Amino acid sequence: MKQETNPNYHHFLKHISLDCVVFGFHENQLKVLLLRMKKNQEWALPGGFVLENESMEIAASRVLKERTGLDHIFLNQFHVFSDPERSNINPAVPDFLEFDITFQDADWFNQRFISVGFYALVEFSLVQPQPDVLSDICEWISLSEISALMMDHRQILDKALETLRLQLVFQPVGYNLLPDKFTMPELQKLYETILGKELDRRNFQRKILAYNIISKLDEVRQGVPHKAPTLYRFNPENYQKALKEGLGGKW
Amino acid sequence: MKQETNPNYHHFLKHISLDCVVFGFHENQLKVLLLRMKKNQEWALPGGFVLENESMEIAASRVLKERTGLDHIFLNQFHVFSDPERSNINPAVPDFLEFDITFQDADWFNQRFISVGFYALVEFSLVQPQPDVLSDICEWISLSEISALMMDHRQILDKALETLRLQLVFQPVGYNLLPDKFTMPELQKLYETILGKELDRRNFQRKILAYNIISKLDEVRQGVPHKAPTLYRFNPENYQKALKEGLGGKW
DNA sequence: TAAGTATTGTGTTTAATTGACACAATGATA
DNA sequence: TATCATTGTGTCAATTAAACACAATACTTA
Repeated sequence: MKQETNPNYHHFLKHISLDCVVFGFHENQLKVLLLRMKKNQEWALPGGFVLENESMEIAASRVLKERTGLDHIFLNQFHVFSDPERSNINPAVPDFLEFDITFQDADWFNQRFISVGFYALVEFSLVQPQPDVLSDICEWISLSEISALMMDHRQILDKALETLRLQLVFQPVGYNLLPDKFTMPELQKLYETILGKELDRRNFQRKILAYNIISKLDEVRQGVPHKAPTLYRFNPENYQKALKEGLGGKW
Repeated sequence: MKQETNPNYHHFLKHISLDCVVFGFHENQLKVLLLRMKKNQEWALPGGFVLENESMEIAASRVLKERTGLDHIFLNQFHVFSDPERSNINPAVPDFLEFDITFQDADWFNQRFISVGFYALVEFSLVQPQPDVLSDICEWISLSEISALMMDHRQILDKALETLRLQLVFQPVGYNLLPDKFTMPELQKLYETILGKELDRRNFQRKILAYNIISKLDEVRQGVPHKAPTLYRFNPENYQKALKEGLGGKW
């Protein structure tokens, strides 16, 4: 039965969708969770719709729970994408009938959607990528290896990255992207990757330590070439405080 | 005929609305454009709905054109308000039948709306406030004099102000809020009002001038008590450049 | 097993920015 | 003509950021 594999779209609010840019960090690379669509092999951001009694935030959490298996993901809305032509930006018009989608579902997908963009920061290793009904693959792709995306999803991704860069200036980042214990070079690489530029190792360390959001541990990373770097851990109280109050914003 | 005074709501996208926080600056006070609803005398932000072939931004411009008479207003979306209970936050349930709204229109207003918040910065003296069909008054209210607002509009206003404060740190503000020519104390007062704190006159001047976004004129303000202050004007090229590239954001 | 090497840990020195403050110049008012 | 609030133009000290140097560590390899 189709009804068991596909959602009942008439429970969702019309015209409204959401798309998520899920960032992870692995092997010194910033990665994004993408789906490959069955229809035309195009890559797309994970997205979804809003139930009648859900907020956008709850809807986004639900979608991400389905795609990653994770609860309580760090999530921020960053922009609304509402160009009436946004679904026509990349030419391929989906022919949903080729797959297990009913005629009525095709009507649902052919309406105009105003999409709220969310970005999420997650710990790479905790995610178990799951495709949705429209996709055959769900996996992490390195930022540098992403080429074309479905519809306006490339714009959505670029805007998410831009937002993340601005956030970095006055909010701490990393608690949600790194494992519990991490080294200073790893944290620095994360910052460099998000900002897209190199930072001075010694000045970086001084600045990060001054924020008081991480604590040095009595442990070093084992089994690495050359000198073993010390492990650090985020200080949850100070991190949360910094999230709320910001980091040095002037004026 | 009702059809001539009221919009045809079935041309709008369901479930989607927008609300605008219009900021103006007058007599050294930050002001917000508000409407008083006919129904219950509650004050509300100017808002509206989205036509089938409009982007959110175009819809917001259209709404603001109707409320202010102005085109090309500086507009930024800042947040989506989607709590399913947002229309029930202030108790008063509107009884639209008392006014010139048809039964069908009441259905329209009773649906759940997800609202995109925009803030606008406009030059106070250019605005000609116009009420809409649901309101009897449209006027500027000083930020300090605003008490309760309809539904979740107070939250929307607070979030807009918070966003504006953050913007101020890495983007210039003022071009859209001040008249063509202005004095340094006027610009400073604007910054102080937005930030909600006092700034040192001399340090403020040094910092603003360093941004190279304003030019000193060979003119002073006439007819003021005490020493006449020099007039300045924004430098459009450098201002636009600063808007795009940001002001000192560190890292 | 000892020298080589890449990487980490911990600085210093210099320049730029910010914060706190002082005083003369102006021009209406008394 | 003296007064006074306000503007214009600084200075100085403290803080912050940028550039740079060198020793310590631990794996590599000869």
